[in-house]
Amino acid sequence: MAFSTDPAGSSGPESPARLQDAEHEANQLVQIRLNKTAALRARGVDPFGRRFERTNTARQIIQEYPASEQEQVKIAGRLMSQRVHGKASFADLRDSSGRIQVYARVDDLGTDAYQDFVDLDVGDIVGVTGRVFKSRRGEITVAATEVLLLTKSLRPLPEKWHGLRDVDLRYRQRYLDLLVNPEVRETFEKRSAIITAVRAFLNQRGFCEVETPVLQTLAGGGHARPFTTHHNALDMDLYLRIALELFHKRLIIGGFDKVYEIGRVFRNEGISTKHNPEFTMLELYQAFADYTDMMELVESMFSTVARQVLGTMVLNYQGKVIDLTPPWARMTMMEALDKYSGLGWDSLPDDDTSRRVAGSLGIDVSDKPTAGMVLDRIWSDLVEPHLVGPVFITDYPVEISPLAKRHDDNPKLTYRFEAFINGFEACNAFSELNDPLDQRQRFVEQTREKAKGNDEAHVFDDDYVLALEYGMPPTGGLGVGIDRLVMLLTNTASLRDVILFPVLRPK
RNA sequence: GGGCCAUUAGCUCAAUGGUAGAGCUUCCGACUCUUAAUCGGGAGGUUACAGGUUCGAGUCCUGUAUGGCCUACCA
Repeated sequence: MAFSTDPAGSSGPESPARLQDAEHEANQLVQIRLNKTAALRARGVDPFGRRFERTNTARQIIQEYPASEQEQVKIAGRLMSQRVHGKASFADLRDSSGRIQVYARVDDLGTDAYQDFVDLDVGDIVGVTGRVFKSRRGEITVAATEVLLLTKSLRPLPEKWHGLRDVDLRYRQRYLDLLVNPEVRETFEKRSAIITAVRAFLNQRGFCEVETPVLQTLAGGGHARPFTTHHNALDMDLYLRIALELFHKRLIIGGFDKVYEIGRVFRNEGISTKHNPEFTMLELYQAFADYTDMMELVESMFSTVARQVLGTMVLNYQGKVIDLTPPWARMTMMEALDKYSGLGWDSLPDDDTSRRVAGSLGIDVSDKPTAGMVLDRIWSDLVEPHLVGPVFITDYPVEISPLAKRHDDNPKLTYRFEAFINGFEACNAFSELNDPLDQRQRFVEQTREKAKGNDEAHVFDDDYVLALEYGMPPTGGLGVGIDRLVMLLTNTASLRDVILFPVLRPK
């Protein structure tokens, strides 16, 4: 094997002595590789090489066969396994496109280069020059004429056919998870494709992608506890955003017709298979539209993205078949409540009555002081589990929708909907409240809620009301949890399967 | 926050309260078409951590750490 020469000689920054510190010293497997690395340096070979110009990826070569037969190729990737047969060897090379077999013979490489090839370790990153052929067993293979070590790997990879199972290690060392569990890579490639498809869909509809502040003096636009941080120069506390909403509507006031943002939001709450403290939210706002336009947009966007990424609008999610083909079913919140719990709007007129009614249904509401919170509990216990196929639930009560426009026919309700898929909320949308007087009053009510013990009630945002006073056109707005959309489209049960580096306690 | 479970070699996993084992990896040797290559021979352990019970603890008890599942929270 021809190695690139090391211009720095053997006095590189990571001399064996330095790497032997700490727990390196204890591990025999690492020590052997450190010794090999030192031996390479002693021969003037750089174990951490330079750029390598590839002509093909593994997948290209295999897809183009038999046209690629006998073709000279240069490929690069990580050595994933080695089968040494005396004076001839096979190895598997993995690059981002897939896996391809490499064949090395002493006759082709010469004695020294062949020995260097045999001395490689699983995990090493190499560049291979060779000729494409099909082995006797029928596998498309590159017969190496030159092998260049590009990066020496000092640690053994996880076991080759069980992969990495320990979930703790999978999240803490996601790079290993990605290397040895191919389906994990596929999930994250799909995530990227989904987000690309969402952007393309919105751009095509004339939406303008915007960026709004992550650091905010008030964490508004949602019901959640924020993370707090501090700005030193201004000597003031700032909050990480919990939603995108209020800044987007300021943009609509400023004359934008259609805006969207796909951004990280932060909520200082529990961690579970459906919750991560930071997650990705899509929000969009469209002037001169209302929530019915948002319904059409959601149906169209979800089904289009599914068709583009998966090739079908019919999903199989955790054993359930879910058909995203528009139009989706529609039901008011009261219709759904009546259908699945037998309760009507009149059953929950005030805080005390609501708590009594819930108690009689056997639902624990000891920590639910208000009628709105009781309704939510009944809703998630009795109704949500039934909402499997995509369904728009409309007309939410005004108390729990402080930024949504009031219903013309019933001032207790709003022009709001959530889409439910497989029992959980896939999006939240409404005709935006653009009456600054009503908005001010809603904030006042939220402040009262807060006083009653709901520490996730909205904060009063005077500056936002000021903006509304200049006039916001009638507007439809929508929020979508991107991570949950990805879960749905990749058939994964845990949010941690769609977030590359989920929050973990330090070990 | 509560309950249950898990933690043993680099990785995947075994081990009635009685000498800590296997496969993969790794090392040495053989082998010029293998693909979980094969064959022979080695090395590799503070059984997560700290205590306790016991003649004797990977195993039983207590606590701690990390993770998983359920539950709660997240309207």
